[in-house]
Formats: sequence, C-alpha cells, structure tokens
Amino acid sequence: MAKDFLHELRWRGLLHEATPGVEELLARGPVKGYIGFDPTADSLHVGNLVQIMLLTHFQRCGHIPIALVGGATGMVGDPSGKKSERQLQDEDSLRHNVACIRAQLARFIDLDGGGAMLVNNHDWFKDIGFLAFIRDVGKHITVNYMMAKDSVKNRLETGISFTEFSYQLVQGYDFVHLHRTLGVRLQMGGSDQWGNITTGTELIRRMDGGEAHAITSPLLTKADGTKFGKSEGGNIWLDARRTSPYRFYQFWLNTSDADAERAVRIFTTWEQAEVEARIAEHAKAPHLRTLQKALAEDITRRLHGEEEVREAVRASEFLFKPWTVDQLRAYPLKFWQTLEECIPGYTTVADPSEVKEGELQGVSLKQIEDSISVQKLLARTGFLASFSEARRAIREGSIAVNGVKVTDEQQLLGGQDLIGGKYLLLQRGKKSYFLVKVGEV
RNA sequence: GGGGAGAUACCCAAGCGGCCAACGGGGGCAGACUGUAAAUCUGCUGCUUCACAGCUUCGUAGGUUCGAAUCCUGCUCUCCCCA
Repeated sequence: MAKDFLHELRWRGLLHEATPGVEELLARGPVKGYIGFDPTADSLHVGNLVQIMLLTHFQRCGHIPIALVGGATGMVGDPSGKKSERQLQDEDSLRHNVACIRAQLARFIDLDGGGAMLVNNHDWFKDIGFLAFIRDVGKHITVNYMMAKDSVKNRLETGISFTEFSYQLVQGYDFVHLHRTLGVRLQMGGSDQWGNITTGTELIRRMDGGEAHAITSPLLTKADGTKFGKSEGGNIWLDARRTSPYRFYQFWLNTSDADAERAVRIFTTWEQAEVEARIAEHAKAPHLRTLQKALAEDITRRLHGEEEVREAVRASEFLFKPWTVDQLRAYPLKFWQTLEECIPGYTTVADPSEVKEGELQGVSLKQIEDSISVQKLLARTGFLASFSEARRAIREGSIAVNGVKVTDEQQLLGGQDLIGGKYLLLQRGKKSYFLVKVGEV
C-alpha cells in the first residue's frame, strides 16, 4: 500500500501550496511529477536539498519522479527572487554543470527505474526557433497575465530584460513538452516557483486542453530567520571537492535544536513514528545531541556513502575530544591520512629556494626544522589570510598547535613539534582545523 | 535638453583641511558561559614579524596646500526634479 504523498508532505512541513484536485490525481495511481534544477554551478548545494527531498518522498510514495536540468532555461535566467539581471552562461559550462548535477541527483533518487529519469530541456529547446516559439507558445498567454506574476512585478521598478521576462514562458513550455511526451501531470518546486509553474499549467490547458497540477514547498529559513544552507565559510555544496564530507557532516551536526527538529522531518526518510521518537529522545537529553548526530549521519551517508560517513564521524569524535600532545602522537599514522581528507591543509614545498623571504605563501620542511614562528606558519600556509590576522588571532587566544593553546606571538615551532615527523595540527577556535603536512623532500 | 543630489572599507552609514586606517550599525571571526545548540556579555574586524612607525585605502585622473576622504578641475557612473 503506497503512502499518501500529500499527507507525507504535510506532516513533514513540506507543503506550501497545491492546485485544487492534486489529491484526487495522486490517489488514482502513480503520477509522473518533475522538478527543475538550475545548472548555475557544477554542483548543487544544501539549498537544493529540499527539492531533492520532494522528489525522494514522491518516489517513496509510489510515484514517478523526473528531474529536469535547465540546460536551456539556465541560458535565460529566472527573475524569481533576483533583484538584478542575471549573468548568462555559455553553452560549454552549462553542459559540464548539467553532467555533474545529474550524478549528484542520482545519489538520492533512483533515476533509472519505472519511468523515472533525468531530462535536459536543452534537448527540446535547441531545435525550436524564435519565430516558432512566439507563434506556437507565446500566442496562448497574454502579457497582462505574465506581468501579474510576482517575479515580474517585483522587477518592474528596477527593470527587467525581455529575456528574463520571457523566462516563465520558456519554463512553462517545459511542462507542456513533458506533459505531451511523457505524460507528466505535476510540477513541484519551491514556493518562489509558483508563478512559473502555474504558467505551465495554464499553457497545458490552453494549448492542449489538458489538466496539470502544481505543488510547492515552503521557503526554508533557520529559526533565527536567516537563510538556511549558508554557514561558516559560505555555501555547503554536495560536491566532495567543494565541501569535504567531514565539513558536510559538521554542517548538519551544528544544527541548532530548533532547526534540527524541522530538519529531520524534511531531510530524512524516517517514518513519522521514528521521527517523533527521536525528537522526544533528544528533548530529554539535548546536550547529547543525538538528533543532530543522527541527522548528520543519515544525510551524509546518503550523499557520500558509508565509508565517508565513518571517516567523518571518526574525525569529528577525535577532533572534538580533548587530548594531550602525547595522545596525539600515539595516534596511528593511518588516522592522520584520514584527517588529511577531512580538513583543509597545506603540504610543505620540497625546495626551500622556491620560497622567497617576504613572500606570503609557502613553507618548506627546512624552515620548520630551523624553527618558524607560529604566526608565520599560520599566514604562510594559507590557514589565515595575513600576518596581521595571525597575530590578532594569537592575541585573541584562539590559536592552538597540536591541541596546545598558543599564548605568545613570538612562539617558535621546530622539527620536534611535527607529529610522526610529518604533521602539525593547527586550530583556530573550536571548530576550525588545519593540517600542515610535510611533503616529499 | 535644463536643474539638483550623490559615489566612503563585505553591506548600510557618519566624516567636509591636520587629533582619520577613518564614528556608529549590520554582517563576519574569536573569547566567556554551554551541549561542536540557542540566548547573553566581551574583544577583534586594511597591510607590513607590532611600531606614540611606515605603507596602501574614501568612484577615477590630475591640481591647490607643509598637510586632503575633506578644497579646485576634467572624466565615469547612480539617483531625483522640470521639459
């Protein structure tokens, strides 16, 4: 017995708006529904995760998810939520972005079975000429209708190009095309997409006399009102090269209590009873952070896989447990190699002559062995931006080397500080770690 | 086309000849308290191995001055009003 998708969305807090009649449509049997993703970068980020979860839950309720990557719409630019005209992308970078996003989506949604698939709207737009488009599609929608959309209205004062104005037609036609060729009856998206989606349903009605539906999810913000998905040091990406699995795990682990409760509803696939049980358990002993841990593990596992989660958890447990230098030295070398992948780092250059005095970048093994000030090391390895910043950080008492707080700006380090002759663990504050590694000599 | 206002650090915004590396707020970072949470309080937030020092920075290019973010001129851009 398939679960009721709308009911699922409601208790998870994922339902914002829906067109009348969706309930009946979904009750009649498996429905094909799609969500579009913007290929503005070669990786999605946690902000896109809500939409990914919509598709995930959709599929788990027995329906057929279709992911659309906007190879064509990405060339136009969606005015929704944007204050100014968007920078256009060239075709090559779009192609690359689309390929990368495809791989990421496949981590969460089965895109190969039972009609589920990934489509690229560039495939059908590339052969449509301008005249054909404005005659066949543009004819059915009035400018008045288009101007009434919030995305357009909000830009009328500051200005909007014809290109972005046309965006809703282009996206709307996607829906028409998918409806015709694949029988797609539903489009989902964030609440800011409502206007674009309903242009699509309207086009389907006028062009083909068909009936199509829309569901949107609420815009997600944190409990303190700030945007969800941005964290210390900017965007959290799904791509491991941009955001290491460790940092991804840490992002979720750092979720506040209030946000964690909402997050487990939205981002996990746990059943309602399990979600409620875990929230209750967490409420009894919030300091144990069981909810954050479970949440972080669950999402990281689905994105990066079992092995990466284990490493992230191990590194986290290690880094946030107090230890002495001796304990640090006792750690197996293999563990340090794991750490290298988790936190940012710097590898010493082989030839000391490559590093010129006065240059900001670069440290060699010889310089460390000859003794180097902490301040210099912080700046030259790129952990901190400048000597001044390094000095300030030390004065603030936020720097530690190998777990020992540095109090003296002039403090020197030497070869004896290298752990296993190879590593130096730098730390700023509690959460920011940096690993200096001795490279090949 | 005519008239007016403005461009200051990540953002907003003071300053209108030396005491200005530039008030204040936001944001960011750190410290204390905690639970790698929230709230609160405190510090830091241009660079230079630190310094009542030097250097770069107040749209841009010049100029006046012992001395300019502050005064003058050209240029670029933004906004407002009248046609």
